[in-house]
Parts: sequence; C-alpha cells; structure tokens
Amino acid sequence: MALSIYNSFSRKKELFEPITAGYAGMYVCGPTVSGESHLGHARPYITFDIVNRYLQFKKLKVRYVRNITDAGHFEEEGREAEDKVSKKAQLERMEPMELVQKYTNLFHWAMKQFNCIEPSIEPTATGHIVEQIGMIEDIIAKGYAYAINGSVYFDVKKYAANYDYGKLSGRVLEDLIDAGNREVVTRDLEGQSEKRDTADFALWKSAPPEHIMRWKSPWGEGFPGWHIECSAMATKYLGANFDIHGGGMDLLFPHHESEIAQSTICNHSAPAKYWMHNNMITINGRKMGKSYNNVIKLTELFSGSHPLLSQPFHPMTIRFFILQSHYRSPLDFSNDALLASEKAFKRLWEAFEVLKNLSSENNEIASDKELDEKINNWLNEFELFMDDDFSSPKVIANMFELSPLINSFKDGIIPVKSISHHTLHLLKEKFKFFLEDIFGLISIDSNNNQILNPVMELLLDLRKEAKLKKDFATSDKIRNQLTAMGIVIKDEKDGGTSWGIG
RNA sequence: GGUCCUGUGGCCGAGUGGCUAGGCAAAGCUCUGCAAAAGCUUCUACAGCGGUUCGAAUCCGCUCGGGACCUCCA
Repeated sequence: MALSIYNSFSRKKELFEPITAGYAGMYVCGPTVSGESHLGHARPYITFDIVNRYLQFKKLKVRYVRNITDAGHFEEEGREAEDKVSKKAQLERMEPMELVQKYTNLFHWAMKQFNCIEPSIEPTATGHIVEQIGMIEDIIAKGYAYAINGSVYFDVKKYAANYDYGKLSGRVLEDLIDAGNREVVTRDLEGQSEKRDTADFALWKSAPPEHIMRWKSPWGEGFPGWHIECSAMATKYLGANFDIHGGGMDLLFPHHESEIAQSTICNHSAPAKYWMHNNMITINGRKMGKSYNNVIKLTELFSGSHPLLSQPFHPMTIRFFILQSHYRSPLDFSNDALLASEKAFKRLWEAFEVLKNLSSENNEIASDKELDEKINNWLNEFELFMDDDFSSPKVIANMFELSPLINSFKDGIIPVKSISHHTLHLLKEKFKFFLEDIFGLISIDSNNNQILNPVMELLLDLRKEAKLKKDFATSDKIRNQLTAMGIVIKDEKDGGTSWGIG
C-alpha cells in the first residue's frame, strides 16, 4: 500500500507522503510549442500520465499542472529568417500566436492519441507574464538579481554563497565558472558579456527590435527567461510547496536547479518535495533531440513516413513500448523494437479480450490450489510493483505470465474450475484495471465497423459451409484472399471463427 | 576538462547478493483437412580483470566501451 518514489533530490527511493493528507500537487514541465513533438517528448507525458492515474488510484485528489511554453526566442523551422523583421504585410508575417496555436493544437492531438488524461490546469507562459514580472521584482528586491541593458539576471554567485546551489544536479559552482572561462561552452550566448558571471541565468531578456515576441516590463520591452515561467506558474497553482515536480532528465540542469534557486529566494524553500525525472529515448544509443538531428516526429510514427520505419505505428504500440521499460532507464528506439512491442501488445490484448468472456459459475473451491495461489500472487504483485517507483515493466511481465493461462482456460487445456470463481473475478478485475485505468491502454482494433461486421459474418458462414462439404478450395480461397487484404482468420478450438485486422 | 549514469542471451528489456523476469525472433512438438491462432518445450546471458563473501549480474577497485549534463532541450 505504501508508494515509494525515487527522488532525484536525495538520489534515493523515498516513501511518498503527501504534504497535505489526501491531496497531491504535481507540476510537470510541458512542451515548448515552437515545433512538432517527437518520440522523445512522448515519454515524460506518458510517464507522468501513469503517475497521475496511480496517485488517483491511491485515493489522492491530484492537481496536475503541466505548462505550455509559448514564450521565448521563437522561430519556426523552414520560415525565412527575415520573417522576424516586421516589414512585411500583416498576413505575410509570422504571427507568433499563430505558430504557438498550431503546435499547441498538434500537441493536444498527440496527447489524445496516447490516451493521456488532460492535466487539471495547463497554464501558458504568455498568460502569466504579470506573475513572472512580479517574481522577478521580488528577487531583485531581495538582492539576488540585477538589471542591465533591459535584461535581468539571477546572481548565482551570491545565491551560492548563502544557499546550497547545485544540490539537485550535483553541480559545483566553481566547475561551472571554470567551464565558462575555459570556453568549453562553445555557444556564444546572446548577452553573455553583460552578465556579471557566466553562471548567472536570465530572468528577463530585453528584446531586440526584430524580435517577434515582446512584453512591456519595468526594464523595457522583452520576454521572460525560461526558468522563471515554471516557478511562477507552479507557485500560482500549487503554492510555495507542492509534492511532485517532474520532467525529463535533461531538465535537471540548469532548468530545475534554477527553479529551486528562484523559489528559494521568493518562497523561502525549494518548490517540490519529490523530484522525478524520466530518462531519455535514444536512437542508436544517442539521445533523440533536435540538435542531434535524429528525431522521429509523432506524426511520422503514426503514419510510418520516416526512412527508419517499415510501417505506421499505432499510438498504443508506442505507449506500450514506453511502459515496457522503467521510466528511469534509457530506452533505445528502433523499428525492430517497435515491431516487437506491437506484437507483444496485440497478444496481451487478445488474452485480455478472451479473459472477459471466461466464466466459472459458482466454483467456490479451486481444484488446483497451487495454480490458484500462483495467480493470486501474480495479481497482488501488480500493486506492489507499481508501489515500487512505478515498475510498469514488472507488472507487464506478470501479465504475460497470466496470458498463456487465460488462453488455456479458453481452449479447455486447463479447466476453468482449477481456480475459484473468486480468483477468476479478481483476475478479470485487476487485469482490466491495470491495463485500462492505470496504464491507460485502449484497444488497437478497429473491428467495430458497422458495415464490415455483417460482411465478415457472411464470408465466415460461407467458408464454414464449404469446409463442411470438404470444399477446401473454396474455404482456402476465402481465407487467402482475406489474408491478402490484411484480415486474419483464426479458427477457434470450439469450432467458431474470429477475425482481426493486421 | 568537470559532474553523473551505464555496459545483461540473435534483438529489446526487468533485475532487491542465494530460487527460470518478461517480450520479439528462431527451432521442435501438440492441435488443425492444410494453415493461422493458441498451448507446450528448447535457446540460461550478465564487457574484461582482480577483490570482499559460504555465495555476486547485483557490493568494492582497476581497465575498456557507450551515453547524459555542463548551451535551447522531454
């Protein structure tokens, strides 16, 4: 019953104890909507969807906040750089909110495909400029930030002198400064020279004349820094202290470290009690990311339109693929791995469908006590495994242990009476609950076609008649042609026939 | 250069010092008019070297390989 979560802050698994009994506040860093989401982005949102679902199962009232980063230094790929210079006619120019809207819509669509539950609040950075400016003013007033040339920077050196800077990421300030001085940091950051120290980060950036996104502020026209938006929105909707802060491992530094610094100054404490970070999706061992030029967009996955893909992949296949590994392990993408997941998921789902139709009247006593007990053990482990830092792969392994048994019950290889009706009931209940409600998986089948169903029934009837007359030429013709069309026929042990696409 | 992570069978992936994770692929068998599906069986691995221990994939050290972060990044 006790849920343990690996806390990146302590680098240990810790018992999850909500700050306020019965409630859980969770903030997850959402997408930057300046481009299309790729497979790597899918992981945190699916991971924290499971966390959200599981916390609710633990009888907690969850407030799940996931932001949309729609402010910053935006450019859309492919568009002319000069678009940014506002000398074109209104309709020809790139309207920032148009870009943001396009990718926000696409993101929401993808989340729906993945069957992710919507967050309780999905705040946008542009909708919280006032709060961000307020927080920056507070930090300046407390002496931990300075304004220069219309920009505001956080004074990391001063912060580090009084607080534990780098605790989350295990970083030492001196190393960062060294790195900066040694010019290991190759990228020439805009405004780097005006900072007092290379380790300082921007809270507010002055916007050059051609910059498309700009707001008025006490320091001139500009736009907010990346880190402050999360701090401002998290504080507004979850308070100074909340339970879980989540995101990808790559956000640990500097993003989350900076959030801690900002919140510590404004709210006198680090924002979250538990920090959760999912690992990266890799491709040929390398992190999938824009800068590596190795991304596979979600639209490409769903449609199969990428040179590395042999076919389209259903969103549920991808969800299952992600659940088959632990969220803190790196997960290597490949077409073969996805094909394997697709088959595995189909097999598991078919067993689940079979299970729904099993019944064992009022069989009070299991004739095979050992089997009955084994099944109960596997089922009990579902929750134990999830309690252990959301070990979804282990739950899935147990489901695969149960699948051959379910199929054997159906085919009569093992009599259903072997287990008590109580155990069967539990099996049905837990399988359904964990598969659908916790893992959020839904049927991949598209068999519910109003027109196709009766047609298939007719064809299967004709085939059955032919088989009875030993007219195998006809029965095989029906089967083979259907196979060629991508419809698979399965003859059941009881004489019936089922069919499926793919 | 610094900090951290990691190296598991053909492939993907769990692994809390002692008892077969699991999936995909492959092979054989059962069932079947033949298939498919399903069931059963086989394939027993932990980068290398050394150490701790009654016992190590799991702990420690070294070597080699891969990766992440230090810069926008899920």
